[in-house]
Amino acid sequence: MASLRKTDRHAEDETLVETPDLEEFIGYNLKRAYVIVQADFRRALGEDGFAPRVFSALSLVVQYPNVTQSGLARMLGIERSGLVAIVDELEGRGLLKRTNVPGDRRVQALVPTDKGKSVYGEARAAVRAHEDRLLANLSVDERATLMALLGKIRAGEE
Amino acid sequence: MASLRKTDRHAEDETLVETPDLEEFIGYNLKRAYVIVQADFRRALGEDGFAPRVFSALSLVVQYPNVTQSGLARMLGIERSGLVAIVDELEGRGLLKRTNVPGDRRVQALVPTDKGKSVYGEARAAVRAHEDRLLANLSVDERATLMALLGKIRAGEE
DNA sequence: CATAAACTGTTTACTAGATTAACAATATGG
DNA sequence: CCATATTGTTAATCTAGTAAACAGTTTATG
Repeated sequence: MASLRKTDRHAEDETLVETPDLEEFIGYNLKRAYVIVQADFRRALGEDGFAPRVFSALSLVVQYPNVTQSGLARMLGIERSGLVAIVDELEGRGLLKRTNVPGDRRVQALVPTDKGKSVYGEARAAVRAHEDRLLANLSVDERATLMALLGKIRAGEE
Repeated sequence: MASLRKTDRHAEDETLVETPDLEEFIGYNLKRAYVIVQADFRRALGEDGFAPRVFSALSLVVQYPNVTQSGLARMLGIERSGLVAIVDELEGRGLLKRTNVPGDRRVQALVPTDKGKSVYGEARAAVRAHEDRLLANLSVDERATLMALLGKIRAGEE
């Protein structure tokens, strides 16, 4: 941790507090953990790899072909205006196509290309490798428990 | 969840995937959970309440009086340039003071004012109430387990 | 049928959070 | 003393995200 390599001339006070308030809060711990995971994700996927949200979008398009942008935004929990740039990037890379739907001329269904499917497969493997490496000190059970508890938080949303 | 109240004319595909890849990833679940908790934090603390990061900074200043800005930035895991605005806000609200340190004219130690200490006490109570309400469907044990698992992720950082 | 309401994708403007690089002032270690 | 490092700060930049408006289209209702 970064705070150990310092001169610590002001360490007098820092020993007075046994365990700081902040550590009691789920929100704080959640954020700190998320920052670490997200930074490692980007490191692992490299300079011109996917940003987390772009990876997520591609994942859903591959698994739900013909999803609309509105539907995808809903699944991702973001505004559809924010999704436009993500879909632009994926389409620009040739990983999906906007196609028009016979019955409804408003929507454009998102369809993964063959390249999109294979690139997604590789990216998914890279993400799995990143998480396996980063979370090596968690057992399989612990990972499952963590997932379940995070799911409980997510389930509380209306 | 938001996707249920829709017309669902495109639901054909959505039933094909048992459990989407994304749900397997810690990073994705972490992010979704964090967004929920953070949004509720802001809702709970109100329009002119603290942003999460400002609350965190105040918490540490109250518990580690005379901490320097560099030290505080290190504890929060952010750059010291990014801390300036946070300290400006807290000082502007009269919750802390920048004071100069006898031995070192570069640093300015951060000292909470009396108002800062009492306001922090109230804010902490509000944050605790927000988490207790939001996480009501987690038992005390589950909260402790979640905290421990998040701690394990944080511990893996170098 | 006509018309009001709602939905889709999009652009634009804006905000928050954060990083990097530079800087002057100051301190520390050969 | 001189090189190196640290502190707080500003300025420029980047990313992620929201909100509001819009034209085109569809659906619902009187």
